[in-house]
Amino acid sequence: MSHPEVPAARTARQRARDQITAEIVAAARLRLAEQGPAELSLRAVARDVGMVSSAVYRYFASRDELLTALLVLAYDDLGGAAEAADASVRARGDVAARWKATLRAIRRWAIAHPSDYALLYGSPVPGYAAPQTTIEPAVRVIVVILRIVTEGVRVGAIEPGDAGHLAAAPESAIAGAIGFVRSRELAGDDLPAELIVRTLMAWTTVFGTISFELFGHLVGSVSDPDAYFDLVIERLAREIGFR
Amino acid sequence: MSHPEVPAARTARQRARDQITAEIVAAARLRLAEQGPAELSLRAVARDVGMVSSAVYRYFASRDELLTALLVLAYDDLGGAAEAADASVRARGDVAARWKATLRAIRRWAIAHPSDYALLYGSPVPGYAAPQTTIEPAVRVIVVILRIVTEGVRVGAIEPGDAGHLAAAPESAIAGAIGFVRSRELAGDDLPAELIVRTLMAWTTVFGTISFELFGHLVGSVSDPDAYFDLVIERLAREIGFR
DNA sequence: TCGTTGGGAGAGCAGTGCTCTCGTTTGAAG
DNA sequence: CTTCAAACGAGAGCACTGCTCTCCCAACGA
Repeated sequence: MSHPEVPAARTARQRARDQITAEIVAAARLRLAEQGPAELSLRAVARDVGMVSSAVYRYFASRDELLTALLVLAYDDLGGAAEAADASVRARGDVAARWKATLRAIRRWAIAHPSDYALLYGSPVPGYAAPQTTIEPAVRVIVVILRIVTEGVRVGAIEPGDAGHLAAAPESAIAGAIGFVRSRELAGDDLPAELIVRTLMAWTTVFGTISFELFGHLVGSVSDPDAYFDLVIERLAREIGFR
Repeated sequence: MSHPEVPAARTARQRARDQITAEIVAAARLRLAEQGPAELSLRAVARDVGMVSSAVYRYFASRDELLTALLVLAYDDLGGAAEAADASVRARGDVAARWKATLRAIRRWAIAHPSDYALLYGSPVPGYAAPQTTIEPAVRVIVVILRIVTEGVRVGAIEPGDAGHLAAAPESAIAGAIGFVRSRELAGDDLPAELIVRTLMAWTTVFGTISFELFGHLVGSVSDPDAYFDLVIERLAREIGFR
């Protein structure tokens, strides 16, 4: 009966370590919510969890590593919010509604978590390169958007060919600018290059609009940010080819 | 003959003060070029100009005030670059060429001065509100863009009405989202609201594209950033109505 | 039971923004 | 020309930061 029995999973020490790691991350997340990424102090979060600063270094090799953990968490949170918004209206079968709901959810998340948004999409800390492990959660949100467009084409909600006066560029011209490997991998083979470009541009515009709003570059020019954002995503939908 | 004589302008002390102020700003600018705004250390720039840190406080009340000075300088630099690019092709009378040259110059400036760009358009420092004196140099670049569009309408290079399938939205809908006072003030009365929105969106997309490129969010998706940027501004021109 | 390992605590280093005091220099008014 | 206040540079000091190193104890495996 001395079977070690895997069920207890990892050893007690390991479990304690995981729990304390989670505590530190949670405390850091709290601090990040009311300060900026640059102001996040490892010593302060150490105090919050009742440890001395040097003890935290048993769990995170540096402040940047702690920031990376928060980065992944934030990407996942945003990706989850986008996916949830998409899923909530998917049943209605209205692809345009999915487009609007998802983009609105992204903006809502950004407004609700400005520090996290700045961490993800603001100026990067010089000398800090996000490790490979962050790119997978990072692409979740754009994948949601690409999937909606792909679905739109599939069910005929998007007319890729005649989206207005914008003649579809020849594949060769686009191939010169877009990295097909990655794009295909994310978007799937059934999305024409033309639509990949349009979606990428639309996502860029959405990001720019949210950033301008959050970083205060629209004050004075835009009186009603909600209405303006709706106006923007409506136009983006038309430019992509939503009918 | 004891006329104080204004020509010597300010007193010697004042002139020395101005010169030292300029020295400090120049040193800070140098440091900012190879570090980020968050890393800019007032003590370090004090050492660079051969002063002790407390002496710098005679010239700038805080580190943020020094950053504000750099902010204004950077805005002016960018605005000047945009105006110069516009002026360099204005003689040709080709409004579309002015559009492309100006936006390309903006991107070139951003790539050449990434830290300045991050200072202007990256995540703002929490708790730091840019004072009123910064908004005037800040609008220079968008004014250049708006002026090109206005010119385009005037000479008939832009067809505002039928810019593709995008039916011009009713003024009322746009008026709900855009702050007309400021927009009119910047754009002039002769630019229809529809075009103001399109230009604002285009500028947002340009900003988003440059930010994505500079902040590393396009790696993997875009293989040739130069070609991609050209592709983007070409499409934006068409969406605005350039023929 | 013994020896290894993990992890907490503390001191310490080098750096930061910012304040205060203390002389000295400067410039203008009497 | 003298006087006196304002301007200014230097230094010490405070509270804070990220990070390292050492010490020491508790938990764990053999």
